[in-house]
Amino acid sequence: MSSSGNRVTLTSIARKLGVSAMTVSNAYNHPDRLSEALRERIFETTGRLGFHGPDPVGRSLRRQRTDEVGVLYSNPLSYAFDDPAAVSFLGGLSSVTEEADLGLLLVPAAGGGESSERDPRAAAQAAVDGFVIYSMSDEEPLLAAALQRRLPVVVVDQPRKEGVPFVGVDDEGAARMAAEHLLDLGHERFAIVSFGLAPDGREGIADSDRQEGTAFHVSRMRLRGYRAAMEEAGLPWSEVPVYECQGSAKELGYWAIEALFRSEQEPTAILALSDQLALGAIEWMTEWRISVPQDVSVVGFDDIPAAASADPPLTAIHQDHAEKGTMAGRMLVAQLHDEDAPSAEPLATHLVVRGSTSPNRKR
Amino acid sequence: MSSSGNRVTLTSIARKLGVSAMTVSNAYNHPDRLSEALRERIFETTGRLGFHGPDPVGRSLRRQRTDEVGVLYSNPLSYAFDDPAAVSFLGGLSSVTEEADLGLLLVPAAGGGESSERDPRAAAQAAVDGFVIYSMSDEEPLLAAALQRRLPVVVVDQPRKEGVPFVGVDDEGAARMAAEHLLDLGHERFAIVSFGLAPDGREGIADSDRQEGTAFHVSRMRLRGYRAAMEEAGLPWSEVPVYECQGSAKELGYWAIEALFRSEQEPTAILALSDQLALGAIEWMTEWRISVPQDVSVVGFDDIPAAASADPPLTAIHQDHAEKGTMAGRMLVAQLHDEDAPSAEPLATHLVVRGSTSPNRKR
DNA sequence: CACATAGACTTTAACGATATACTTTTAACG
DNA sequence: CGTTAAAAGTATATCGTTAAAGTCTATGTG
Repeated sequence: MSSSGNRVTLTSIARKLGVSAMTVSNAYNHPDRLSEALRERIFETTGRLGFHGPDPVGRSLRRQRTDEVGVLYSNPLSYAFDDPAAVSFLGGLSSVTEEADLGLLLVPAAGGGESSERDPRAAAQAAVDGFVIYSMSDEEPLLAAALQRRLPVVVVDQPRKEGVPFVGVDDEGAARMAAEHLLDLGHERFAIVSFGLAPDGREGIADSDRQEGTAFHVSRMRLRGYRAAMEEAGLPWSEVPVYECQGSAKELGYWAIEALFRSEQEPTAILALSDQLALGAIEWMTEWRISVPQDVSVVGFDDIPAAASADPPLTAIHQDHAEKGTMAGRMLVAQLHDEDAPSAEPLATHLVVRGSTSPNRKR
Repeated sequence: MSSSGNRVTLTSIARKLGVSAMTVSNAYNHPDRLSEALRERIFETTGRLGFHGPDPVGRSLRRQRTDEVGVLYSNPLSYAFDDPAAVSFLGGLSSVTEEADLGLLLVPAAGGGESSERDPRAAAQAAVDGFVIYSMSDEEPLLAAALQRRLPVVVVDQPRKEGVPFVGVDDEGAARMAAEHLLDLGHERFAIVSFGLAPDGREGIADSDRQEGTAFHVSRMRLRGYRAAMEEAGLPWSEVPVYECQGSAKELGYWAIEALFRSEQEPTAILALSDQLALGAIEWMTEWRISVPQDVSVVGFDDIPAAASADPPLTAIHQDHAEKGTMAGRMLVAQLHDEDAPSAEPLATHLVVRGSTSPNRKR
């Protein structure tokens, strides 16, 4: 029925109408460069032939930009949607990119299997104008691959690299606040629930070499913050068990606290590196009739939406993940537009005291 | 310092080495087509010159595929991250696309302002191999634009279009179950909390013309399901207020229920088109000392994670949003690979009875 | 030795679009 | 009437890659 089996392109439209391809292109991109009459004639034809605008790929090649930004995540992509902090972050980021008419490409880096090694080629294959790198290990090859492309980049949370625009908080100071809150309440026996410190999948108590040796800047800083507060209060850090989980999911906190209660002297105060871990911990204790906060106080980190509505409501360090996203988005967009980037101050955090902490009764 | 100001490309590498561009390309894509020695020599040079693999855009143009799939959403993109159902859906979808090594492009369709009109050009500009269309109005121009590109497509939830692969549930049947549950408990005075039925921003009681005239298939079907159950029980549908909110956020349910209680005869049972609306409704009633479920029973729709942990836990129609995502992903990937698509049966739903419903005491 | 075969490259020709510079026509002005 | 300028198009030259088909050696076979 229809003409040839060929694809409909700008050029084929142009030929059919006896005008130059450039004119058809202008009909879409520079309406003022051709007469209204011809423009309508062109659209009449494109409509009839089922041409729906210049091919985005051809355009990107010629224009040398794609109007897309890539998001790189240290875990399988789908995990991001299980992590409330990441979801808030992406929400903030997407509001800015959408405003700027940029697509947001979630870069797949499956690396084939379940394992934690992300395929660095993913960063090379992504057709984007810039990257937002969300919370990666200092040594992640995927990160190196992304940086090598010399595209505009913003790193969020970690790692901190000299000269690379960064958005994040003062993790050390925030952690310190959390610990000081518990110290002020008179607590003396602590336990820490941390996420993974290395991609080796190890779980359990992490000694201080492992704590300091971790390639995750955020974890390192938070642990340092806890430690500083305790040492200042005269408590020996070496006696504080740091239980390392493989990830940040709620169940991991659940199992971590079980392990801690089984093997260590029971703590009266727990510092978790994320709210999810804290909530999992509380869940386990609730099941075992250990009362929070009467018997044990718990402080989380993040202040995700579920923290406020938990039972008991979780005391936590608050950070604004959505704002982190908008900030990262603005910094990236500014680079893409060659504008001055917004300032790169650490974002504010504060402690939100709720029902999961109370004075130590066991002293 | 470095050679010329030119960009480093396959061709420039090839020239520098005195081989053909094709050979350099093969070094990346078909290692078996050149000698190991030359391949290493090439990588040595690319490393030195900072070439990080073939340009994705050039490759996409030549290969006629991008290895990206686009997600189209009826609202501003960033709203998706506030909607737990959408988040679960995207999680499921991304797990499949990542597995298939496809990027997930969140297509921006801001259309300039806050208004609900999405810019149809967004669908034309997206460099993708296929689209997942998530819950759109029957008449959305953005949808039409996407379909016109004749790319593989899967529609999720709505609209149902002849010949377009579809993933969704039996909304009418599910809604009917929800209503029947309340009828079985002896309830006779109902109110419905619905999301928007038209993009005109109207809020308040929607008459049955408006209910049937809505361009949102899902809403239409759910309302029909409620109606069918009531009429079967001999209750006149015309007396059931259907309160329409502009969206699905929790606060909207909060205000809707306030309006309903202020202006209508007080219901003993509330059917909400989403859990979020239901939870907002409960929040308002709790504040006003109206006890759920003693005074008023509430049934939600979706069974989002927060439903189970709400106070009281929400009785709701359960649908598996993550599975919807994986199903949509699989159907799209199958099309892209020219395989047979998995079956397109409606996904299962069921009623989860929790604490927000109880027998009617006011009769 | 003639002849097939495999291995290692190269040549050619698109893929679809658009920036830039150029030509032609028409209108306008002093 | 001659000059200028705007309006409406066109021609050319890439943007960076890769499929497909071709060339040229070496090696082995009957």
